[in-house]
Amino acid sequence: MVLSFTGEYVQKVDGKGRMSIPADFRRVLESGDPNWTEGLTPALYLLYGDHLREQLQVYSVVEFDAIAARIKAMPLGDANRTRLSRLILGQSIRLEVDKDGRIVMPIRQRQKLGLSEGEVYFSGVGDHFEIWKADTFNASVGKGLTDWLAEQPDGFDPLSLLGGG
Amino acid sequence: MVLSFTGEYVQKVDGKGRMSIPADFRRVLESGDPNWTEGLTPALYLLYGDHLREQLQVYSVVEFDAIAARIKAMPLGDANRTRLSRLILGQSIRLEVDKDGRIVMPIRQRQKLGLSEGEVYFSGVGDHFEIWKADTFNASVGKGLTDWLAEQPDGFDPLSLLGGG
DNA sequence: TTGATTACCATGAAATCCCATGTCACAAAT
DNA sequence: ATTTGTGACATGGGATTTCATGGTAATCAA
Repeated sequence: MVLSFTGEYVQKVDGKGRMSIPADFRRVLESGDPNWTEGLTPALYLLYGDHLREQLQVYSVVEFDAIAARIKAMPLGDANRTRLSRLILGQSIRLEVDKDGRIVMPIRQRQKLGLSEGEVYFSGVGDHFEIWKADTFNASVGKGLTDWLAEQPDGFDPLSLLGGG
Repeated sequence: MVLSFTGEYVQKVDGKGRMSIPADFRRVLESGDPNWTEGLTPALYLLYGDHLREQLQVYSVVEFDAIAARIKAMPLGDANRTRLSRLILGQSIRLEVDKDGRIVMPIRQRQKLGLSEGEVYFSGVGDHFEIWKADTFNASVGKGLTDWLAEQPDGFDPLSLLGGG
């Protein structure tokens, strides 16, 4: 069974771009890295494509490989395959979690988030998780969700939005 | 374990045509060179066939050999085999990364990119990577992608374009 | 010889490694 | 029930190494 990313966490980033990956997320990354065994540290893929505005996304190795395989399965020359290649393969990097449970986010990606030193917000989204600059998340997304909820009728259950069945 | 090329990098080219291969790409080239061992420098294949307009492509040794083998497996006299031979085998060169992590791109290939001195853009595409003159990439491909993204609905996720499963 | 190509140092910035500290949560012991 | 360990976790600091890049000397070829 494939574990999934759930929950939210706030961690610090230091001047070197180091940030601890929440322990729960590490467990998921470990389970999603075919090369991982007890005592080792897992790898992950950090996506920063232009379609991602103020966030970055992290996928486990198996999840990323699955996506890469599906891109590769598309017809060569297909415009969408090319776009996906550029956005997903061209704009992602493989990182190793270090033995202290941290990653070092390269400077380019830090800049994309407008991150220097401070706090980052991690949010689990099932097959991947998102990384935000904490300030940005609070100002845009957090606020938007709160406002939206306020507009819903009393006793509203978001699960009612589930499609299918 | 087969590493793959991901991510994008901008590097400088000097008047001699020297350019650093991004360290991450070097790791992939090393893992894809059967002759490589710690302390040595890997080889690579640079493709510049006429089918490539404003870019060049780089394959690791194993990947290139695999392609070459598939060409050789085609029937002799097959028109497509001949075409592929000319474009892939005929229009490619083997280069060695030097001990400073650079290659010297021959003048012919530099000219094909319209490159003198300046910046090159590297983009990982899984089993190979592309080399562009940075200006060219930004003006054509980068712009095209940005425009396309702007046309997509809010919250659009490119992964929705994935075919298959 | 002369222009071009290759090999060899030099340097600043960035990334990596190794070790140290404080804080919890949970378990064992008194 | 309170104390005492034990270990995982988050975070910080310093030393070391790698990277990207530029310059110069050596080598080669015509």
